[in-house]
Amino acid sequence: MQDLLFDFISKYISLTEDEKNTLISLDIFRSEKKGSILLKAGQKTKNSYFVLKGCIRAYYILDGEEKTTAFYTEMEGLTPPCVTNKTPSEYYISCVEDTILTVSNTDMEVEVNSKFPKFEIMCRILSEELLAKERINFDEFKTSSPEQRYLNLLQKRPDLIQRVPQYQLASYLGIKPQSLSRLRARILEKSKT
Amino acid sequence: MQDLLFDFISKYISLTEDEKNTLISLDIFRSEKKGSILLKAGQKTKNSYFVLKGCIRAYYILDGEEKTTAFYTEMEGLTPPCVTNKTPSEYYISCVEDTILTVSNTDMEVEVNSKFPKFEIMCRILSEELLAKERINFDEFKTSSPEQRYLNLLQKRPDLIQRVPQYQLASYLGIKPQSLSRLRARILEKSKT
DNA sequence: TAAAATCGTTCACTTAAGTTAAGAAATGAT
DNA sequence: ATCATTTCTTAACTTAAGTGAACGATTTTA
Repeated sequence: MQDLLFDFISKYISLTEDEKNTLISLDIFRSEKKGSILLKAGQKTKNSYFVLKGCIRAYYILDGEEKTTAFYTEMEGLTPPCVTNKTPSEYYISCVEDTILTVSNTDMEVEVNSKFPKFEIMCRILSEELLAKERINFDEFKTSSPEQRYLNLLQKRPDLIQRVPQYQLASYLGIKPQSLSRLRARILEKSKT
Repeated sequence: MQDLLFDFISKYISLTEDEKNTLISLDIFRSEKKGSILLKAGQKTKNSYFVLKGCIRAYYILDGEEKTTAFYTEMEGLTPPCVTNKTPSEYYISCVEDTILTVSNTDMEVEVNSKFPKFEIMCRILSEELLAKERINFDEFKTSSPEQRYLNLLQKRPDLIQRVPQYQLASYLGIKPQSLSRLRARILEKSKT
């Protein structure tokens, strides 16, 4: 399991055995059951999450309704805005499936960064990459209709449509579950003719 | 004008006179006329932009239609995804107003980062902050209707509504110009009664 | 295993955004 | 100052999403 993390890191920097051991000694690996909640709205946390196996989601509860805004699957990581902003979290994070992940906190990262400056570089590159991706995603979302967004998702993350409940997908696409049902029926109808 | 940049940087790290002079010697300050295009779709670039005065926008041309997805005003910076991904740009960047900005490129940044490691740290913090902001923005966009988005914009960036043409705002809100007009009329109507 | 809760789909109806077109208002150019 | 272009608004019509409700199907839990 740890190797999954090291393989990921090796795309950015190379680690000595010594450095690997330092990471392992931090005891960041966790195993979580489907449905377990990692973070609640209103809570403060310094934790970042990195999914090794499984799927977690971020969701708001607005007017009593769950609004899912993001999914993180294998080799995807998340530092909630509340960590960066030092504010209480606006949203919940929970496990869509049984999930194995790393949970690290800001203090650890500060420590590791000062011990191994190349970590700092990896973090910079990673967040630049994530920012670029996030912007492209946002742009695609803005410039397309719900139907196009769904078809786009079908292309880009077909696994999500299988492993995630429809009502969570719906808000991820910015619509209601009923609209997603209808939209899917519409697409099916089109593809018949 | 340079002081605007240094004031901004001073929020993250403190610079010696020596370091400031190194930055100035890079000759990154530019003055651009309203309407001038900084980047075209299809072009490759290593340039990042930081607005000191004025406003620039990013827009796609899809099916012959302009789709504006972002505005950057005073003290906001942009590294286009094409720089991070080393791919041709998907979008255009142009000046909404006469604009004074800095234009830096990846090579400069690499050089400065290796000369002054604290720059690396600033870049990491900056992109983490921007990523957190971008995610919150995206979440708000997903979880609200066009009307709510407009009202939200009115709260958060009232200046934009003044300084930017409606048709650009419309696609920024994910709708057509006609819909924005109608939506504004609807809001005005409501506030009367 | 039975009852309860959750989830997905369908339907009828309402509301709002997309589309097409026309004209007024503002802006820019000669 | 006038003409041309661009931008904004309005309107009628079409299309799609929101809403509320009902009904199986699936999953959970007692």
